[in-house]
Amino acid sequence: MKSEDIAKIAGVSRSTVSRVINNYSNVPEKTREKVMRVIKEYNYMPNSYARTLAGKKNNTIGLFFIISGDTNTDCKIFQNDYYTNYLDAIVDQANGMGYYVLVHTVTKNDDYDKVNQAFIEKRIDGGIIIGTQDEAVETIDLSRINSSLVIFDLDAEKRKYLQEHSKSRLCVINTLDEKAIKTTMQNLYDQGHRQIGMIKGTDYTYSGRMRYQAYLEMIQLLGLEYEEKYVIEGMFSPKIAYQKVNQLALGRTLPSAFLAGNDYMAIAAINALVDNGVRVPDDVSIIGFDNVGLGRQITPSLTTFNQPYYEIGSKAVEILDLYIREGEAKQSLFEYDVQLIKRQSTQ
Amino acid sequence: MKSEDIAKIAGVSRSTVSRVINNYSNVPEKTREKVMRVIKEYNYMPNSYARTLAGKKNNTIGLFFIISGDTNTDCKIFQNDYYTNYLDAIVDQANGMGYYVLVHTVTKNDDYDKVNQAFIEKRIDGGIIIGTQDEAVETIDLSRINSSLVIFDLDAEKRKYLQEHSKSRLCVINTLDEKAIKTTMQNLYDQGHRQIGMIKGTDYTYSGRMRYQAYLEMIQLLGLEYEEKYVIEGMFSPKIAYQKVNQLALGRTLPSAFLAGNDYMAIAAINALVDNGVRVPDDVSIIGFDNVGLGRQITPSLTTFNQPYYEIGSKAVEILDLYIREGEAKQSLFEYDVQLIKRQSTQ
DNA sequence: AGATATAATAAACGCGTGTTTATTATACTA
DNA sequence: TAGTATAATAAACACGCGTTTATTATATCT
Repeated sequence: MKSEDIAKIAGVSRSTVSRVINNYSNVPEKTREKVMRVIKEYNYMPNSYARTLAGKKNNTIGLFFIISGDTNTDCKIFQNDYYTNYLDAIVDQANGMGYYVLVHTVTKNDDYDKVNQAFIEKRIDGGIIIGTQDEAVETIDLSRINSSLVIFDLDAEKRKYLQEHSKSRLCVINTLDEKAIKTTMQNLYDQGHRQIGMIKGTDYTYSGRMRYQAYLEMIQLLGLEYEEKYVIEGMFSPKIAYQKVNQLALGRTLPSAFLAGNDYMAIAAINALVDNGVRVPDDVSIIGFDNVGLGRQITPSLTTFNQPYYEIGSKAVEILDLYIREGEAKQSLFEYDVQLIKRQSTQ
Repeated sequence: MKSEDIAKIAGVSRSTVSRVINNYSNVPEKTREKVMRVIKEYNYMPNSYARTLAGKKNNTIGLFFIISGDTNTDCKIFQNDYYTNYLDAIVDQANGMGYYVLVHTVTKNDDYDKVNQAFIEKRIDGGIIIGTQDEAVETIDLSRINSSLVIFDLDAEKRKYLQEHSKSRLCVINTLDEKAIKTTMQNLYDQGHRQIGMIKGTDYTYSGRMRYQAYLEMIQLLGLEYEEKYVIEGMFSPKIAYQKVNQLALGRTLPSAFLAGNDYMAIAAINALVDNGVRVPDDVSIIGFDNVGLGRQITPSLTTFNQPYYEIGSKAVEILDLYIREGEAKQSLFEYDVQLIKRQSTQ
């Protein structure tokens, strides 16, 4: 069933049908009703492909999850609440606004080309990139893409670079982790903590860098001594975090508190400590990041920072929608506060 | 950049470019190389929309998650491991085979039309339906769709109906829950359990019905008495399950074991029991279904049935791929065993 | 070398729709 | 009522590609 059939049945020309569908003004109410009735009766839907080819948007956005090879060897990306929280929010909002959502995972270096491909071959109206890594910015060839893009977690330098070197409408959404970490470390200090360690994420994500940077700065600001052995390269990998914290715990020299780059590493750390007879939080306090569901369920439950997932996710879609419909970027940077959720892993 | 540009640069006609791209035989190696070089140099990709309009497949499959209104009031579908396990497997496999994945959630009754829409408007090559509810089969208008479809969890009657009334190539994948439940109840019986309760899922999903049916049959077969108060209508909702188990626990009359329609209800039941001072598994054993990640982390950890998620998920994509490429259905029903994972919530 | 078979390529059409331009029907003015 | 302005609709072209058919260049045979 195509528009020509509808036209024939309704006794009008194809272009009249098209004008009805696209809500043109110059078609009298009577004709419009007649055509609509036939469309309804035959359940006609315009072919999205012909439509797009003829210059219309295709109401499809791409959702790209970038995953560091370190954190994930078994392709179980969506077992990570960080990603699924955003997935929930974005799919919900996008579907609600009439967008199709094309989900892609980027696990290998080769996969980056899939992002380009989706834009060029699939002509998606816009894209959202989650879990941004530095190499992504270099590998995804934005110069070829003329579209709309929302990128999570990108530092100022890269953001500027992209905005200058890309034809796309570009928006970055960041969380203000730095502020949160600094406040929290001040609190820890006030409570008497003098040896605060950090279980780091990777250096090639803005989140990883920023969270560590904030930690470093605060160590200095508080006049604490930087202890290399208390800075653990967890690489966002719970497995690695467990091993290294376990190793440290065997040596019996531990800080009185650990900040972690994300919750899964924090949970691994708790496990490693408990397995070594260290009490949490009595001996060591642990603070995670991201507020994954598991942190609420374990014992002791995990103190962590919550991101406003739904707010950010739906905002991303709204921005994209604006870019797509209006064609112009109003604001290119949004920042959201994260919120400390106090639970049992800290006193 | 379109194929005409490539043709001009390479000094050939557009149809020659097309033949190179689509691997036609009647083009000499020299010409092919020349054209390929230009394509590579300019990073040309054919417009998928024009391609599809001209009759080609579009390498896109739809992934539809149907969620009962009862289980999920806050649209956090992807916090449920059952869904994300399949999501992981399917996205991984599909991307690996060169398919785009269109993710849709069906939470309201209205949403069913999105499934039709994706097939008709978006011309997706095939679809996978997860979390099938009875009404889905009636609401999704398969008679209008001529495509390829893999449906999870559908009873024989509905399967036959669909296969007879649909032009689509259709495949159903089921798990053999019945067998697993019966074996397990036999084991419980052998261990001395005489009062076995069930926390039911909804009646309008095959999984829900089948699991309950198996329970009923086994109660009879073992010569046990059917106790209505031990059959709890949990509706796949942890919240409801908690409330009802809590209520029952207050009355101090409990079975010695509970089967649950899924893990989240089982976990809720454990919480309700523990909150009432009932010991798990000493006083009451609990067995869940689906092997979600959380069940491994809680105390006591949850005995449950694991589904071969990755195997099933990738199988679904492979079947779809076969349907799409070959156009013919070889086998229309696949069944997979589920496996009991014994943990602490049973003795 | 001329005729014919065949390999290589180009031109033409169709896919279903949006949109621009051309045509026809209606209303209005003088 | 003839003439013009305007509202309503139809015809034509474009979108970028696959494919079928027509054309040209090359090779083979007698």
